Amino acid sequence: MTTLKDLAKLLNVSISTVSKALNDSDDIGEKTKIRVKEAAELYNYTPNQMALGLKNNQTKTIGVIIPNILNHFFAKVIFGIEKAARQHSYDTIICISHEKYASEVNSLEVLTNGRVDGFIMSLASETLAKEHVNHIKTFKKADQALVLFDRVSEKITCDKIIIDDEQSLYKATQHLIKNGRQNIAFVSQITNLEIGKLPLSGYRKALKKADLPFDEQKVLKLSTSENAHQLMKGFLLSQDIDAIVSADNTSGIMLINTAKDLGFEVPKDIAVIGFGDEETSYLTYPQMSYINQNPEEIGKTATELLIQRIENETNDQHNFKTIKLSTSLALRATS
Amino acid sequence: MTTLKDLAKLLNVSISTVSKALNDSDDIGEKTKIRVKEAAELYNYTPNQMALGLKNNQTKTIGVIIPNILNHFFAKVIFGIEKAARQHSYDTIICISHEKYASEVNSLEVLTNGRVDGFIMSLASETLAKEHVNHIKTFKKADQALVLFDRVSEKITCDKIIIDDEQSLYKATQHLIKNGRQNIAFVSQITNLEIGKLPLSGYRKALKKADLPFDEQKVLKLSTSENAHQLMKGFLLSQDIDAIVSADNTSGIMLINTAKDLGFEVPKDIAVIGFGDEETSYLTYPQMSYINQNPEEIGKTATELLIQRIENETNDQHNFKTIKLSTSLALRATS
DNA sequence: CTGTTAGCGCGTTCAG
DNA sequence: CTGAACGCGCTAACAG
Repeated sequence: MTTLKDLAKLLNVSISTVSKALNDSDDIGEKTKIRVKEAAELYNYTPNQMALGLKNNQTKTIGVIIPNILNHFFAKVIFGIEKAARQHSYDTIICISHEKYASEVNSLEVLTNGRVDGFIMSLASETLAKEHVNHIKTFKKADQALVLFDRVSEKITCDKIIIDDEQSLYKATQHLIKNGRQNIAFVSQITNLEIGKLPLSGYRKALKKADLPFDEQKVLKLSTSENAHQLMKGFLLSQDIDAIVSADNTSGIMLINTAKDLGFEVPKDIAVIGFGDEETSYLTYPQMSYINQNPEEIGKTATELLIQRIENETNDQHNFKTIKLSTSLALRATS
Repeated sequence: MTTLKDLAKLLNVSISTVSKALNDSDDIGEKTKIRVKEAAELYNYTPNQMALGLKNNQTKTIGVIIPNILNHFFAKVIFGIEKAARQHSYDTIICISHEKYASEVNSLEVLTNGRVDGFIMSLASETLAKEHVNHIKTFKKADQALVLFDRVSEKITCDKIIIDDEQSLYKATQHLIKNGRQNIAFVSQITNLEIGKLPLSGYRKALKKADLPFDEQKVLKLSTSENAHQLMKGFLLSQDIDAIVSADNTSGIMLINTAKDLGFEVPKDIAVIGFGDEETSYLTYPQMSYINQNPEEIGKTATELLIQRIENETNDQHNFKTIKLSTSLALRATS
């Protein structure tokens, strides 16, 4: 690794001359600048980020910790974060907790204290389930900037971006009702109980609003993909269902496929609205209607909130915002 | 941010005493250690990673740059990398190039020189297409450890992990032939020409081996999901096809769905083998047979190669390895 | 126009 | 047992 010192020795000038030359300081003569820059080029000099960070006490970098990279939603949030960060000349570094508490703590330690100026994170399901949030609290006490999104905890005081999951399912269910569906089922593949509450509530509220009965039998909760197809088949056959809202990324797709295999026509016999984005909606035929959580906007909002917090240094506890973003319903061919 | 200095002032001892106490040096008395540790706990002291890295000239961190986070394959490679890295007490930091050359260069700069000890990367398709590899070369000249996987370039001299895509499709095609299929189609959604060559070659070789004719009409190349369903329908109806091998992550799924919608039975009328993993194979019904690229093993192999390179410092150019990993065929219900 | 010095936070000598 | 001094690579204030 080439350092300023190396170049200085090489050119028989002082370290600061090299530094200034590379930074185009007025102090340095044109010829010297050129000489230095050529040497830097030749020896592939790049400033050491560690030293820069240490010096400036800032890194212009945002750390992101997400629980699961296989989930399209998080992947797209990251896309939004990177885009917004770049616009403010921040870089982005990502760590993954794999839904594990220990991993989350580790990632936090890896990035804390020097490597990034602030964090955007979504909590691991294990963290949420066990309500282990001390690592975050400690971290907050150290005056680090933090924005939580989606998987948030009430126990943590900070800026938060949340998604209006209740309204999402309310709107989706309502849409199906307006189209004349009377027997709407709710399907969800949810590992964490807490996370699943709001969507179900939205579904129930929509039914209630339309004076339709809520039937426990029409709610299917799946824990794994393993035997999901079989459970779905049994579910579809045993019930009198003309529409389904699905509250996760995959079950909508699986439902459409199993329903069609059983001879149902989609959407004629059974309408389906799932979760996802344009890309995943192409995985079914006909193309699936979906609730779009607008992940890119979530990323963008979180990033801008964080950068504001970083640069204003106004860590007044009373000023923390919680922004609730709404979703949109993308109607395709299955509803 | 609490520093050693802060604690030292607070406790009226010297900085080095605090440092030693926290590191359990024999130099320090038991009572002092306790006093220091309590204060550190109280003030949420954590060592500054920047300063540590600067001091030790190592970070025990691996940088990963991948082109596309939406791709399950890359997501799983990361999983393999993190697991292997952790076993060697390395941390992992990820950057995403979004298939863009400029982004890749930037990510490289973000992580280079201080933030990580070495890199694992897969090139962006733009980088590959334009054959812009100077950024990597410069980077290599600075004696940085680097392992490329999957999307590699011949123009770069370093350790590489590649996947035997040719053999994958050879084996898949051969399997279909053994099961009595005579009219096997090849479908692929490929953006980059270079990347798509080997799978097609494997398919052709398997046909040749079995004395089956290669028919250009039975090869479908898709560029976008947009009108893919329609193209697939036309393709399936106009040809006399009894099996399909698909060389990307999504087209296998889409094919099964459109084929079934057209009234074909899968696998009776048309057998399908796609790319993917157990999880994505559940997205179709019946569950899709797939070629598993063993992404976790790729991650593991890359990581171990990199760590070896980092710790041995043996950067002799002649010693660079290229490891070709084979894939496995996971037979489910569609073939 | 160029060089010297100090300090960012840390751990490690080496003196005391 | 404790502390002062040094250096990692860098920039900025200050001399010359």
